[in-house]
Amino acid sequence: MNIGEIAHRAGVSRSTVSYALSGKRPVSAGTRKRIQDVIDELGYRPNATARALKEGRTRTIGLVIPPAGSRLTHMQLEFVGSVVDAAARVDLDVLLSPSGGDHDRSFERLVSESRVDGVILMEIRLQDARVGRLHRAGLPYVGIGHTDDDWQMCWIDIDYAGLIRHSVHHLADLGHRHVALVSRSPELVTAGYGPARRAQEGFTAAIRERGMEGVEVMCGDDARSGQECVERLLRDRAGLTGITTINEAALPGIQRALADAGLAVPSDFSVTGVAGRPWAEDFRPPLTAADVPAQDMGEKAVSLLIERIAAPQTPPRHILLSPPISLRSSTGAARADRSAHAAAQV
Amino acid sequence: MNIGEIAHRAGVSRSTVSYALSGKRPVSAGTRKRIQDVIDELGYRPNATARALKEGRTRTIGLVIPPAGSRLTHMQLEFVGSVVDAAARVDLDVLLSPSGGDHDRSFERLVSESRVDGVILMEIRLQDARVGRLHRAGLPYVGIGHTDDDWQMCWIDIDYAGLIRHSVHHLADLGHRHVALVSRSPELVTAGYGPARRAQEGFTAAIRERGMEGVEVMCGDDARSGQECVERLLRDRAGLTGITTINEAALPGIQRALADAGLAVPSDFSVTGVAGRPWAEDFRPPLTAADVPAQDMGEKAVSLLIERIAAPQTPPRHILLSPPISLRSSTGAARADRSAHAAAQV
DNA sequence: TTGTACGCGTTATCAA
DNA sequence: TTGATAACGCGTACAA
Repeated sequence: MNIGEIAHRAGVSRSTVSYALSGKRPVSAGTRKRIQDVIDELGYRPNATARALKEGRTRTIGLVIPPAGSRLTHMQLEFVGSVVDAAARVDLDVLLSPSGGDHDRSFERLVSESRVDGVILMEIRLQDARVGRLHRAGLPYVGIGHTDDDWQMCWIDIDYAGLIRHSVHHLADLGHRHVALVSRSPELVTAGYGPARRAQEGFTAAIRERGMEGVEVMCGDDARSGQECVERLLRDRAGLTGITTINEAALPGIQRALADAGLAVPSDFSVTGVAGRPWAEDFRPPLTAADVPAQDMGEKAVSLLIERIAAPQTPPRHILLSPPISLRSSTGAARADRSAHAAAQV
Repeated sequence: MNIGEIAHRAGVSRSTVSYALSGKRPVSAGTRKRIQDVIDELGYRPNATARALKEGRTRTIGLVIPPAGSRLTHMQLEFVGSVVDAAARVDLDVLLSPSGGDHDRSFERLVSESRVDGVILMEIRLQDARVGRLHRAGLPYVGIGHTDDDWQMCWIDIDYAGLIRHSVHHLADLGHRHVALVSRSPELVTAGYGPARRAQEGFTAAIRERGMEGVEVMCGDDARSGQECVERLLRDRAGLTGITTINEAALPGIQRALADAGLAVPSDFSVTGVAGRPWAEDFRPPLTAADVPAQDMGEKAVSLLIERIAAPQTPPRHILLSPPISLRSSTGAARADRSAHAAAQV
């Protein structure tokens, strides 16, 4: 079913059908009705491919996600969902590309075959070849996270440094003197994953500012790793009384390790950090944390990208989100004798 | 950058460039090299849109996911990931459409504008208008789950009825006489969500076969709902000693409710069901459950769809997966005096 | 072995 | 108010 067929049946030319649909030039009421009747009867819809070829745009955006091999965190998934929803709201389709590296075939298709009008790039690393690739291709893009150097690029990120710094200050105010930062997986951290690095910066800054003792550990993005990680921390660090983390997927494990050690939160031990709201609320007791606004980020990323597609030459905008820290119940005054108490439990 | 530009710079005709790329007719070594050099220099890749228009196929498949408003379960997300990965492996792109209903604009675009060569439809309900829509559009599709009248369509599903029936028999063998089925959310169940309905069938069948007492409850797809749901069950059903569930997202809540009630698993209370492996393994103690092979399903769905696209007229195939039940540690002999024991704890 | 010419479905432009 | 025609970029039958 194509526009020629419609034109034929309505007894008009193809251009008239096209104009009746687009309204870009007046069509007499009678003609329009005849055309509309045929269209309704046959259920005609213009072919997206032909239209894309003619218009030079696909009405599709690309979303580059980490390959599924490394399981996505809840927050990332929520982000994907919100991007797809936000795009659907403005009649844009979303093409998914699972690619971490630069030489990924699916990524290459995206950038060099004009399959999409723009790209949202997730999980950007501090040095990220994909950014250069997109830049050279002249394809509009928006990064979730940002590279080290680039003020050239348009991005949206969370102020992990500020939030973690803030959370450590919060612990310090409660009398904690020895705290740990539970970061993301070794793979990500060594790959130069921005949030991990910036969380680190914020952590060391706060530790220095308050003259505290601090330890940073990397931790896989899953409950098991979280558990092992905290077990190790508790064993090695007798004076430790608090944890701040950006690893939401590890939270259930952190919880279990503390419970197994007989430590009550927050009376014996405090936990805080940056996490998606569902994770924070599922913690027991509910986690005092900065709620990652994944929904919001998805929407903002889409509108930023649309802006960029419309005006590729305008100076890039950056959005650094600093969500408020929701004071729930997982932090409390430090307990000097954490280890003694725990030992007594056993 | 188009094929004409390449041809021009290489001093040949456009068709020669095209043939040099496709290999569909011999091109002399010298010419080929000249062409290749230009292509390499300019980084040329054929425009996907033009190619799609000419070839009549887009090399893209559509994946219809539930709208993000209702958060996706872990298993669904794993499925999305595996579909995208499997598709990428055979150089297919995946277009995401978040749509539950029939009149969704994004869904309509997918089926009526020829944006995709085929569709994978997630979370099918027993009566699902989308299936009819796809059928009428003549677009190849594969369902994850199946409708009531399922002969016409191609689908992959998990044998929830059989697995739940099996799990109840397992509990019966351990001496349980009074068990509950924790199903999915009221919304899904009333919408006629297949897995929920079939789990119900399997449950009632087994209950009848073993002359047990059984209760079915619907439960939201999140930890909180799971907790409330089990709290209610424990309060209302003094004799209850076991739960089987298809609601993996509720597992953490089930766990907490049991812990709060002072019930140890499996000595005081047994839990089993169907769940994604990560959920089962994160349960404490690890859950005896049928491991939903989400990865496998994604791959199978993609290859089934490819098959269908290649030969749309062949009789539809159905794949009913019945993953083995992994015996872990969450089920044990029934304890006659569950309520007495729990009371003693308090 | 290479070049010419056409068509895919739509829309802008020009002509009537 | 409408119709005819060209063009988007590619693939391929056909001619040379």
